[in-house]
Amino acid sequence: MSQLKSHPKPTEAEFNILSVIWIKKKATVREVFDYLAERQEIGYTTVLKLMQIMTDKGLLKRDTSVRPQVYQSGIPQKQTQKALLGELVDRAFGGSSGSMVLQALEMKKSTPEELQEIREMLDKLEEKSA
Amino acid sequence: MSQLKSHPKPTEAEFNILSVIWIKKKATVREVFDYLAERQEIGYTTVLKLMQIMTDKGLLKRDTSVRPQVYQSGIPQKQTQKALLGELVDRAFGGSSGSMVLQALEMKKSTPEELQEIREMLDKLEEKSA
DNA sequence: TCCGATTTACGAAAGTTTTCGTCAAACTTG
DNA sequence: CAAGTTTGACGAAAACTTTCGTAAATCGGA
Repeated sequence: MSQLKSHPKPTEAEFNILSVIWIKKKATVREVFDYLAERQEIGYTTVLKLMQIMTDKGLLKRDTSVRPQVYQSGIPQKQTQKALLGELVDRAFGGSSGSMVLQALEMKKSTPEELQEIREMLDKLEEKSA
Repeated sequence: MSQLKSHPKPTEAEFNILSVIWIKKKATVREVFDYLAERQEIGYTTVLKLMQIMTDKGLLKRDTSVRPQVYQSGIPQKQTQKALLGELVDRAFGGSSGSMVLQALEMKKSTPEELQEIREMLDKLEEKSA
């Protein structure tokens, strides 16, 4: 039933569900369905089935002691972010995270607080290489 | 034969090939195959078939006037970078490009030149919001 | 406790992606 | 130009992802 080995990469549809779970922290199938159904054509049992599969794979965890069952992420968001980001940098940006960052910055606006944080991160990085 | 509409998102395997093409600018099937075969199990005809499919989709362009045929990218790398990055930000980082940038910076080292560029980009961004 | 509504399990169909065998075409070398 | 090698086209099998119908289990209210 439940798979223990290190988690496989989520597929497209699985990733959609995962992102909802990350936003909501915990959710029932219906909650995930309602969220997704607003932006795409999808059936309730489809979401359910996907979430069951994901539970088997370890991508989600589920509390069966309550009705309806409540799901949450089975993998740390940070770890997934790292993996996916690393992959994207390697394949779409030829391994240059700097050029990716530039692209990201000019693409979407960040909050002033985030910009400040980024500055601090830059300081730290330049210290090290100095 | 060749599809004209705006290009579909490349699949996993297609993306692998595209990333080789981006690195090499131009390549024959054999060159792409040699590159990929070093890091994954894959057959020559598999690569060939994928590249033919990608050509149909418009993801690659091919020069049939020479032997062996030479392929190059059919889509601007920048446009693809944007699309994939935007998607990743939305789904894995809840839309916060700032937090993604932070993650990227602490993950892989950038060159001092890139760090400087990033600083300049930050300056420009803060000017605007000031 | 019974009924209707919601949730869950199961299994399989439909759709896509990926892989590969086979053969034909083009090229190379002697 | 003939034999052998590399490349390209084609079709279909295999693997995987996504969707959904159906029926069983659970819940909540009359």
